[in-house]
Amino acid sequence: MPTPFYVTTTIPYVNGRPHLGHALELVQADVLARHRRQGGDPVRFLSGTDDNSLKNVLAAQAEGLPTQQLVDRNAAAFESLRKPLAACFDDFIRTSRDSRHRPGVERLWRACAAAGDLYRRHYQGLYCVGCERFFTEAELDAGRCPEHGTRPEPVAEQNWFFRLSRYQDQLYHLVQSGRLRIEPAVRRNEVLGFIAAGLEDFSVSRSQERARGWGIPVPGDPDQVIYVWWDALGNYVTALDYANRGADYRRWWADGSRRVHLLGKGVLRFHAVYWPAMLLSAGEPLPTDILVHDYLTVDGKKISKSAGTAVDPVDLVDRFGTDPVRWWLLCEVPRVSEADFTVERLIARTNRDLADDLGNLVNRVVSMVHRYRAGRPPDPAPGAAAADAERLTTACQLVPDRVAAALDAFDFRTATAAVWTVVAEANRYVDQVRPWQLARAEGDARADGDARAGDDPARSTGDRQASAQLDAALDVLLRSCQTLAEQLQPFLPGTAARIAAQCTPSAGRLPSPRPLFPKVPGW
RNA sequence: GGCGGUGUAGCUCAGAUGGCAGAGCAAGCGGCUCAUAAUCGCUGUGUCGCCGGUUCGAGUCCGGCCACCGCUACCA
Repeated sequence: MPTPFYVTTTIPYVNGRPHLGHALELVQADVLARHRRQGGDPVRFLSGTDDNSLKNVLAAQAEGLPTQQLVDRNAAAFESLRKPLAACFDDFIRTSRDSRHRPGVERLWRACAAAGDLYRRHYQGLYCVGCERFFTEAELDAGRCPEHGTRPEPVAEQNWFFRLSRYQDQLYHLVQSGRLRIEPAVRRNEVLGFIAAGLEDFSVSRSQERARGWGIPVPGDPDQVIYVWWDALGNYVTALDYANRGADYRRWWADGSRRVHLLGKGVLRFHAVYWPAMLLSAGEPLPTDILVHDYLTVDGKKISKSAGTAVDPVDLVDRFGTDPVRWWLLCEVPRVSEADFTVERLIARTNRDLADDLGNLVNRVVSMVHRYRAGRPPDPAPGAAAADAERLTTACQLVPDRVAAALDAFDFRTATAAVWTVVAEANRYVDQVRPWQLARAEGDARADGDARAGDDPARSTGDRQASAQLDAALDVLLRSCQTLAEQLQPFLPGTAARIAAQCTPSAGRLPSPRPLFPKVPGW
């Protein structure tokens, strides 16, 4: 039975250009989307940008640009990741530009207000203008901002607060019971710990002044701007026309069966606590799955634009190709704990896996079909099992389930490794059956047979046997490559298509073998 | 400080319910020649962070210690 599958990435704030970390999340979501789609489920994949963040305003100021202009420029860079990463998102929402967004956020606000969960409260704290944030006494260094060394000024204002405390027990049980699933378990435990420590109401608006006039005004209170997190989290439903509770909203959210959010560990609390509470308040269904990834480091250092350690994914793709970058992100990033990216590792991974193992496998199989069968895929007699092919055929049979199980556990590494069992078994199988020897036996016998016109029944029996064995072996190998094309589709869509093309005869013959991946020269 | 996690072969990491230490990569040796100098096989004397305990038996359970990391309320 098809289950509507809705998957989202977070919407990054666009104060700069996208880096490899953004690519990771996009690619992970993309794999889940493609996998579900391949399984026949209806899929909706959403990405987007958070335009309303104060950081964007500050970045624009720093560049001397109008905020909207900077936001437009940077958001375009994020949206254009689609092609280089082969990310198949169906929709891309921009919180400052999308006409569906603001009315949806307002509706969400009003729904929570109607539930009695929004109230005004006087708030005061020590605010650092440089950081654009409040500090507690404990966080300060001798009363000074640790970042700027300045004394934060006391700011007092009337803000809107959300009654988060009211949902503490409900949230705890939802997470504990798994009805709100959080993967991996470490993150789930963190959330439980956080909730159990006690939830306090949090501020969901700020003054126009502090927001620099950027963002969505509070309905009915134009002096206040909706807290950017409220605004940003709303994107997951506003993009579905929650404003009108339209058809998309009903299909993918209200009546959908899987609502999956991907996010980095840094924003877990907002997604696993605030967001579900907002939805509970508004009387809407919660997400079903919250899948949390860790961060990447580059050359052993945190990704940081200011430190110049941000890697531009588009650059990487230009140099090495879409699928090598995807492959690295998928099979070298563990579920828990950070992964360190280096160009050397990308190259090593590409050469070893994609060129040597996979590319060469397809190449040698297609080449053999050409060399021994003039490019015509053999059509072995039914029931003529290929000798010693059991391990390979078993591997082929098991992959789909293994991939599905791994992806369900949000474990891309195990999923890619599962696919690779076929590659390994196929390469092993070639060496085991030695098609070149079968071809020689066949050729010798045939030559003899031609000369003697079948005088020797024993030789012609050998001929037929070698011939049938070769047919069967090539057939098994070709089918294995086709299995690979199918199973790799969610991970390496471009490569999968090229493998399929290499293994699909036209006018009865396979196309000439062409290497899938050039080997990247090391340095 | 509190809660949680990690520490296993040169590197990256697997190792439900305790039962003779594993995989991949790298390295060395050997084989094959269909293939992108690719591929296949063989080769690991590792204090399983340290110290103690439970057990016939512990990487696996318990206690303590060390190191690193995550979370600890508005850092989009």
